[in-house]
Amino acid sequence: MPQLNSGGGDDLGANDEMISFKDEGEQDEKIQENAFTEGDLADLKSSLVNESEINQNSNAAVVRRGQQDEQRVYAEKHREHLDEGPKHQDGGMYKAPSYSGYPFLMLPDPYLPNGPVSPSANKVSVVQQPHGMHPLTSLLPYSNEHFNPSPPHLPTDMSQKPGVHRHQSQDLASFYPLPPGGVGQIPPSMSWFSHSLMLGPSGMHPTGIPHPAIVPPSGKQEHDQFDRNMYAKPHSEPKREREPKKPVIKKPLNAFMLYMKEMRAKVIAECTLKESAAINQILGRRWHALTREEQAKYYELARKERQLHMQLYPSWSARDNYGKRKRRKRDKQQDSTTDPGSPKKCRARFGLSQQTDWCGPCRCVPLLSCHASICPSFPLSFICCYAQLYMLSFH
DNA sequence: GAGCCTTTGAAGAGT
DNA sequence: ACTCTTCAAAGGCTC
Repeated sequence: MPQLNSGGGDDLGANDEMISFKDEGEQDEKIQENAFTEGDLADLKSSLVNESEINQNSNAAVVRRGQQDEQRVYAEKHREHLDEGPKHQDGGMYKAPSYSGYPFLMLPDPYLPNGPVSPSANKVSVVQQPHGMHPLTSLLPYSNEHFNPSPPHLPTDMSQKPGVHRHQSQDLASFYPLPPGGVGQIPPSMSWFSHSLMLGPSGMHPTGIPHPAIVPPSGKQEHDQFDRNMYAKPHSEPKREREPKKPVIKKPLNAFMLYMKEMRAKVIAECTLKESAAINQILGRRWHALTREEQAKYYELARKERQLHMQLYPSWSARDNYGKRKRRKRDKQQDSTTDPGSPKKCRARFGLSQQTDWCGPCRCVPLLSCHASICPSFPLSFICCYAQLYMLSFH
């Protein structure tokens, strides 16, 4: 965890965020990751695509081997770049995130020493209004269209559209007045952050805009419908008169989720990938490639999210959403013959200390003894559960 | 149409 | 105290 200034005794920051920065090996990995160029991204993309093709016709073991291969390619790329020296382009991908699509970060941030995190922090861009959404919806921080920074070359980027301007903080305050008694005491330091999230008692903001963390019970599609209904033509009224279901309050996003939300569009644009699983793999690696300072911004943002969430829904618990999904996966995982196990299980299985550090790719191999994706002794690394699986499958 | 995949992190539950 | 499980987002894909 980046040594965040927990400032003023705020104990909401999670201590285990430290894990991300615990070992020097990871720092090395960061350095390597920073050398990950756009060309490599293409390679990774290619390997990921191949992997997904493999997935269609293969069992889990083959898939895992594919992953190992992909990781090996990735590691080799790292080496190549280390040899080539610090060219590092990637179109500035690893520069500090611009947050250009995250409205409340466009405001001066009292928590961050650098103030507005984006050079264009006060250049308020304009947003596309998909699905006939109300323009005010663009001010909601959770709206993807606004969170995700559309790369300038993308035709969907409406930020160049002349004549329309997003309101800044003061205006936000007027758009999202604090409902009397609806929210607990929000510290002044959070007020800049909170305007767009203020809600009425029904989970709806007084403006009629739903809080992004609140969705109708049945999920995404219905959420879309929810949005559409919000600004639908009058003839759709009868359908809306159905008895309103209790809205679901979603979990606040963690640091990585916030990072993903911001960077997803960028990765999609660069890679022409659409599959979220592959994109998330890339984003996971980029996340590790971020510097402490870069990650700290997201940890801080997530901390504020949690804090605000707690203020808004003091009685909410993560448990409230347990069991909302049916877990086919859970049944699968009960098959221990194919489950390589979590790193924690591996530690226990091999009698390793809890302080043992693990490589990113397979999450099973102690960094000091073997790096599964690059270790020349692989697949002789019996300590790696995935390697074990590999051995069991092919030997 | 529900669930899976895939990632990291937070938090509740279980041991 | 420690480990395990679930859920947050995303969209193509599978069943």
